[in-house]
Amino acid sequence: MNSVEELLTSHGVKPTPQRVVIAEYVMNTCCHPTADQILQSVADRLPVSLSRATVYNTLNTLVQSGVIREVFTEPGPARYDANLDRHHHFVDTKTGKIFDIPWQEVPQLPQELAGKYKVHGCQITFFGQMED
Amino acid sequence: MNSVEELLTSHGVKPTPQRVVIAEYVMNTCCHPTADQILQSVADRLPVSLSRATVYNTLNTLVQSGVIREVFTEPGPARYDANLDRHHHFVDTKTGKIFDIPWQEVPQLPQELAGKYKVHGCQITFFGQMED
DNA sequence: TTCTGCAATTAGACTAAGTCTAAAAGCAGA
DNA sequence: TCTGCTTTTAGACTTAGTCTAATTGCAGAA
Ligand SMILES: [Mn+2]
Ligand SMILES: [Mn+2]
Ligand SMILES: [Zn+2]
Ligand SMILES: [Zn+2]
Repeated sequence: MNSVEELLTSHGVKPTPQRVVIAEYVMNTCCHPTADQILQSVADRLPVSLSRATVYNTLNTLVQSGVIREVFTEPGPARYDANLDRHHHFVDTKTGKIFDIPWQEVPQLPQELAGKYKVHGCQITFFGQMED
Repeated sequence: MNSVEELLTSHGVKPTPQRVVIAEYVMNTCCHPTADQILQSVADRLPVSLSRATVYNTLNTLVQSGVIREVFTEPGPARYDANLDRHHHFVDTKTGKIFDIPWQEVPQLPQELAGKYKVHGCQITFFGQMED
C-alpha cells in the first residue's frame, strides 16, 4: 500500500520524491501548514536539497490536480489542507491557528459557533466566472 | 451636508483632507478598489503629494473605525468596500472583477448563483478568538 | 500671537510571500 | 547509449504592504 504514490498517480501527477514527501506531510499534519513550514519540515526527508520553488510548484500542482486544497486566511501566507470534505475554517486572530468547522455546524451564520468560538468577522467569497 | 466629514467624525476619525478624499472615493466607486487604484485616482484631488503610507494608514483607520470594510480575494491585493450591508462577494477568476452577492441570494450554497455566475470554488472563513 | 506638543503625513527603506528565469539533473522511450 | 521532455534548483525579481525617521499641520495654552 504505497498509498501516496498511488494517490498522486490517480490524480495524474507523477509521484516524484519531492512531491511524495510534500503530499505526505500535508496529509499527515493537522495544522494547515504554510509553504514555509512545509519547506522547513520536509527538507531533511530528501537526499537532495529542496528548493522553495519546488515547494510552491508542488503545492500548486497538488491543488490544481485536486489532491489538496488551498486556504486563504489574510493576513498571512496561504495554508494547505488535505481535508477535502466541504468545510469552513475558523482563524484565531490572536494565535493565527486555524480550526476546521464542519459544514453542518453552521446552520445560519451565527455570532457564536457551537459555543466554542467568538466570531468577530466572516469572509465569504465565491470564485468562478461570469456566464459568457 | 458635509456628509463625509460628518461620517468620519461620527466614527471618531478626524476628517483630514487625505482621509476625506479617500473615503469619498471608496464610497463613490462601485468597483471594490485596491489601495493602489485609490492612490492613483485620488492623488490629484489634493494640493499636496499623497504618500502610499498615508493611503494604507487611512484605509486601515477607516476599516478599524467601521467606515468601510476590507475584502480579501486571493490572489491579489486587498480590496475596499463602502457597502457595509451583510453580503458575499463573487470574484471572476478570469477578469478579477468583484461583484456583490446579496446575503439572501444564497439560500444554500449552490453551484450556480441565480443563473448569473459559474461557481468554481468558495472560501468561507470565520475570524475571531477561541473562548478563553 | 506665539509657543508647545501631539497627530498626521511623507519619502523611501525594508519585509514577506510568492513568481520567474536560466541552467542543471532526472527519466522514459527510441 | 542517445535524445528530448519534465522536474528541480538557486537565486533574482515582483508585488503588496509595513516601518522608520523626519517633517508638517494644528489645537490648545500661555
Ligand atoms: Mn494581504
Ligand atoms: Mn497570497
Ligand atoms: Zn481545513
Ligand atoms: Zn462588496
